[in-house]
Amino acid sequence: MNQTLREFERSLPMQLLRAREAAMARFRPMLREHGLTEQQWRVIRVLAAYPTIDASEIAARSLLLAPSLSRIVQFLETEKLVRRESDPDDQRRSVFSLTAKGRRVFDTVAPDSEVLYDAIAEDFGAERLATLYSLLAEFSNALESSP
Amino acid sequence: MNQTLREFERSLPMQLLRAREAAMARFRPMLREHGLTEQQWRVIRVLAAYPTIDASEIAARSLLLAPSLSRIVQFLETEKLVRRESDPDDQRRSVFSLTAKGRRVFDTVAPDSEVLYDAIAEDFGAERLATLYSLLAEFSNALESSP
DNA sequence: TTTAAAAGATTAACATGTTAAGTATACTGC
DNA sequence: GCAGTATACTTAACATGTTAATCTTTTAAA
Repeated sequence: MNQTLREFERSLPMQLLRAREAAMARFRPMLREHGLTEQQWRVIRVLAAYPTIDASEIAARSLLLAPSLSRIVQFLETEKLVRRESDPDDQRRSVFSLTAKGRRVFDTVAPDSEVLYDAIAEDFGAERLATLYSLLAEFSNALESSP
Repeated sequence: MNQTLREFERSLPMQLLRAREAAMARFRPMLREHGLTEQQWRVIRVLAAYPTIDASEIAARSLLLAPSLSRIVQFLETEKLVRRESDPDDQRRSVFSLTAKGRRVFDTVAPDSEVLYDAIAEDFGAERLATLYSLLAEFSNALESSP
């Protein structure tokens, strides 16, 4: 193994990917049992936090690009988990909200999610987890503010 | 905004995603100018570090699942950046290597990649970057060792 | 040594990621 | 009040992510 690869495997984007994969590997099987993808669950979590919210806001908060979000909300509408209404003040926008069924899904999945998150905190240490979280936030802020 | 969402936006998987996106947003335009996707470039970087390497090793080192890797190497073969040979000791395996053209692509793109990586180190601080890198590695190790 | 199980890779099917293009509505300046 | 531009999606096209199924080759076991 030469220096080139050592550099590569030490690259931060690769470590970020590896860390995220290590975490998500625990969540995906649980979500799958509930019939949800990771991204669908991200959208549901955002919707659960707002009475109504428009597509741009959902996209920003769930870290999804507009085209992906567009497909996902269409799917969630067909599953009757999400309701779409047009914004009377701006005909370009739709505003979305969870249906009662969508709320029940959230209430069902959220506790399972909490359990897994707590297990991660235990395996890695709650304090180090908080440190890592802070460093990541600072990293994102630093890079986003100097494009 | 209620407590639910605050919890969500503070979740580590979301911060990992945000951080990775902040980093990759700088690399993707450069790679696109070279006609490469992020994943194709990951494969080329791994191949550049080995005279020959089999598919499982490439997948593990580039953090790609086997089906994705399978498609990517097929594409790289049609572009004549990668050469495939069968492993005489195990007919199930193929071993791969960069062609001269593939090596030239690597030699062309690698310096551009270095420049962007150095800029990130400057924007965030080389020391904090090293700290973040170490924490991420420990995090991944902790989670991967206790499934 | 024949057969069952395991391993390596590929294919299939569908969801998402990414960029570009398209559509409708809103805004802005003149 | 109207042409021009910007905004908020949506669609299109292709690459990748994810799980399951398949196919071939090896390995293990009887």
